Amino acid sequence: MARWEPDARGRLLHAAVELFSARGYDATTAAQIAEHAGLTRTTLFRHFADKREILFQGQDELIASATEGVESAPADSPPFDVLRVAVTALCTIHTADRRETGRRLDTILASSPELQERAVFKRSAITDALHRALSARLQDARQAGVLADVGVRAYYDGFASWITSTDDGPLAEVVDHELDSYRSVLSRMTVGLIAPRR
Amino acid sequence: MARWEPDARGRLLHAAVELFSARGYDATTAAQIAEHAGLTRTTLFRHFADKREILFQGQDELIASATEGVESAPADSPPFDVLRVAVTALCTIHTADRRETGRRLDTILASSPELQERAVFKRSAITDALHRALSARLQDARQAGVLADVGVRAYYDGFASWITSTDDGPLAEVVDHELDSYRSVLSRMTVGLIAPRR
DNA sequence: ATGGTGATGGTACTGAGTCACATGACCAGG
DNA sequence: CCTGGTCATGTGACTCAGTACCATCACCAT
Repeated sequence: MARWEPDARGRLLHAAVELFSARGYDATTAAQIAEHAGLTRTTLFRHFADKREILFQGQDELIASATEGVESAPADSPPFDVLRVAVTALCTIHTADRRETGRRLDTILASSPELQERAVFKRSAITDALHRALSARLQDARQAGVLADVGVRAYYDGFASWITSTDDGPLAEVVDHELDSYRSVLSRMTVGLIAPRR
Repeated sequence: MARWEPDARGRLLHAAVELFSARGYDATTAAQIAEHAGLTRTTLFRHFADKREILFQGQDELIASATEGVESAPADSPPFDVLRVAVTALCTIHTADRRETGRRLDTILASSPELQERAVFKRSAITDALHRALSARLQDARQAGVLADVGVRAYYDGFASWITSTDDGPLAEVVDHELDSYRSVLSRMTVGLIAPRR
């Protein structure tokens, strides 16, 4: 199978998490990460476009998953259910062990503006993918936009509370409840909380 | 008044836009921008934290403006009207001449992923500020989140169509119509497009 | 004039990211 | 065996972003 030590990307991720946690993101050089993973600087940049990207590997799958989720929803599903299928699809990407990883990653991300910027960019990419897919399906760009925003917000809120909480249900369950909450917010919007136009 | 040539920041912005348009973002070095503005590299980085930030100067005012907008809305305003006040406040930041600048800026931003990342980060910062302010006022974090997303979406959609279109009404007007559209999307959400829970 | 203040210039440094080329591991076929 | 091909990795040199420290120079108040 593998010629040298296998899973270079995984080793680099592990090394990066270790070092970022210990010394901080800025104080850790690419060379140190590579060495800690038994590689060289050059090889690191052959695997990742930049230093931040080490922590965000696999995010592309989320984007693809969002699009596929929308397309896989039953033909007669009402818009919000299409969204639910897509967001649930996002949740299946993370296996159980990603939970502890998520916790450590979250701490690191919170420590560096540079990493937060990349995180926001990834979130935006997911939102855009969801927006495009929903827009194609619903033929209403604005409704698709609102749904995409709500879906991604439910996912991220759910993820945050999932890695925070102690009891360990699956991520999909937490996110599903989050979606219900947002669904009820949308319902209440028209029954009093929005006044008629001026 | 000014001791040397005035408005270093403005000159740097102008130089950056010129050079980015001509040679592209990546192919333009900080030294070239500085020289083109009659300054040195050192001074450039004294004014801006990094090369991208040159193009985003003044965005902080948008964030502040969003917060103030929410706080300045009449006490009895329903949620969506509070949002409208805040988003309208955003629009007053841009004077008329920002329109042509906006066009040129938009072209440049579209050409570089690095710049898009920063742009998304700024958008996110505005959304977060709006979210916090609305959340404090409405005492409902989720509703505040949905409104913040919708408001920012309306603002950015409106801005995009404002710089694209040929007839020149004020930005605030375009964005206001955009808000109306999103408001009607929200209304329709509960009258058929969302099916009862499973 | 004279000294203080604040914006600027000069220079040297670290580290990210790129590139061209060399090496070494493994696999196929002779 | 051993030989050639392929692919991940290593080496070294380079550019440029961003930082730090110190020098300089314009203006202003006294």
